[in-house]
Amino acid sequence: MEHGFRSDLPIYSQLVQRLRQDIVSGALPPGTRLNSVRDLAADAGVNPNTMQRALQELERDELVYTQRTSGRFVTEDVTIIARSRALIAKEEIRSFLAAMHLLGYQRQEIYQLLQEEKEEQE
Amino acid sequence: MEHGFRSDLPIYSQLVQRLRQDIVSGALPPGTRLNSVRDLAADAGVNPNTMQRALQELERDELVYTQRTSGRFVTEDVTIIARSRALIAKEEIRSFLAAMHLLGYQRQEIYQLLQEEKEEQE
Amino acid sequence: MEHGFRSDLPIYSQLVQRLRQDIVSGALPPGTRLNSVRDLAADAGVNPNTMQRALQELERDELVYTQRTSGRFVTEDVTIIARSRALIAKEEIRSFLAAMHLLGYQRQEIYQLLQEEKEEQE
Amino acid sequence: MEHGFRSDLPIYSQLVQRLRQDIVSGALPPGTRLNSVRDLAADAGVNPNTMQRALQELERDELVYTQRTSGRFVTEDVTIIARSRALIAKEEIRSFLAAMHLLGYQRQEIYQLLQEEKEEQE
DNA sequence: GTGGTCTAGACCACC
DNA sequence: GTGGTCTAGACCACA
Repeated sequence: MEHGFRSDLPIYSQLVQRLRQDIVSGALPPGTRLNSVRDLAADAGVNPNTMQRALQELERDELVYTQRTSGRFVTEDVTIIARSRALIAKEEIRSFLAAMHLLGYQRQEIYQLLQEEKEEQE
Repeated sequence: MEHGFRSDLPIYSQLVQRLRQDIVSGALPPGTRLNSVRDLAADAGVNPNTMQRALQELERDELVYTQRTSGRFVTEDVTIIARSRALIAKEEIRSFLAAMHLLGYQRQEIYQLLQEEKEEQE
Repeated sequence: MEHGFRSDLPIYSQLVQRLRQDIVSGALPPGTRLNSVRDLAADAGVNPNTMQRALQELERDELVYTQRTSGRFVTEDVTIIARSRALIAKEEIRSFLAAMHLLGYQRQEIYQLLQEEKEEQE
Repeated sequence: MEHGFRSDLPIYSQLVQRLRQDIVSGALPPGTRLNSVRDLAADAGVNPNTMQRALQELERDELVYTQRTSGRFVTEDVTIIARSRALIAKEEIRSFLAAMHLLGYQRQEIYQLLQEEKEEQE
C-alpha cells in the first residue's frame, strides 16, 4: 500500500511526472504500448480514475496517444519527446535560478554549491 | 486585488517565502521590527488570518520572534539566518539535480544549460 | 496501420461517412458493385466486423442493398441518393448556423467569414 | 431530471460548450463570478465532478480562472475571449465547408442553401 | 478485453 | 463556505 507519493502534490500529478520521465528518459521508448489503465493503476496502487487522469494529461501533451480499444502508446514522434524534455529542463533551470537569486546567491556561489553537492553524492 | 499570488500554492506559504527571502537576503536586516499583522496583511492584500499563519511559520523557524507587547522582530541571531539560507539553498540544489538526473541530464549538460539560461537573461 | 482515423469518433461511423460521401458525390455511381466485406476491410485496414457494421448502416439508409449471393450494390434509385445528400446537407447547415448564432455571429458576419476562409484555401 | 444533454457527446463537453458560449457571447461578462461548482452542478443536474471537469477545461483555455477559496471567475482579459470566439468560429466554418465539399456542394450552392435555411427560419 | 464517462460520496486545505 | 482530489464502483461503446 506504500507507493511513495508525496503529500504536497496531487497523486495524479506525480503519476504524470513519473510517466513523463520514463518517456523522456527513454525508459519507455517511442511506440511502446502502455499497460491498460487498470493494470497501471493497480501497479501504482491508485484508483483507475486517478491513473486515467494522469494519462489524459500526457495525451494533451501529445506524449501519448490512444488507439481506440487497443490501448495507449507512447508517441512515435521523437521530436515531441525531445521538445518536452527540453521544456521541462528549461523550466527546472529557470525556477531553480529564480529561487537561488531570491536567496541572494550569485552565479559563482551557485556553481560552487552545485559542485559541493555533486561531490557529496560521490 | 491583484497582488501576484500563484494559485497552485497556498497564499500563506507564498507569504512565508517572500518574508523569508526578505530576511535571508538582508532586505529585512536582523532586529528589524515588523509592522503589525493588520498592516502587513493590508499591504499584501490578504486576510489578517492568512498573514498571521505565515508569521507563525517564521516563528517556528526562529527567523522571527514576538516580544510580548512591543511587536514582532526579525531575529538578531545571524547564524540562524545563515543556517536557514544555507538549508533552503541546499534543498533547492538537491531537488534541482534530482529532477535533472531523472530527465537524463548529466553534469556537463546541466552546466551548459545553466550557462545558456544566464546568457538569455542578459 | 496508419489509415487516417480520428480518435474522437468510432471507426465504423467514419467508414459510413466515407462511403456515403463516395456514393452521394458520385465516386461510387448507382448500381456499382461493392467489393466483399473482407476486401473492403482489408483496404481500409480495419476489422471485417467494423466494416460490416458500417455497411449495415448504409443499408438501413437504403443507400446500399444486398443481393443474396451476388454481393452488395449501391442503390440504383437516384432519388434516394439525392434525398440523402440533401438531408445531410440540411443538417450540416442547420447545426452550423445554430453554432454560429450561439457564438453571437449574425448573418452578415457569417458570410464574410465564409468568404475569408474560401480565400485562404486558394 | 431532463436537462437536454445529447448522448453522442460527453456531458462534460456539452457543459464546456454551453459555458464557453455564455462567456464568448457575453452572457457571462468578463470578471463575472461563477456560482460554486456544487451549485452549477445542481443547476445542470449533473454530478459535481462532472461540472468540475468542465470548468477545469475552461481554465486550461484561460477563459476562467480560480481564486483560491473565493470562487471562479470569467477572465477579465477580453482578448482571450475574442480569440477564443474567433477560433471556435473558424473551426466551425472549416469543418462545415469540408463537410459540404465532401458532399459535392460548390460555393454557390452552399450560399444558396444557407439563404434558404435563413428564410425558413423567418 | 480496451478506454471513456459518470455518479456518489468522502476528505482535504484554505479563508 | 470555496475549490481540489481521490476512491469505489458502475455502465457504455468499440473491436
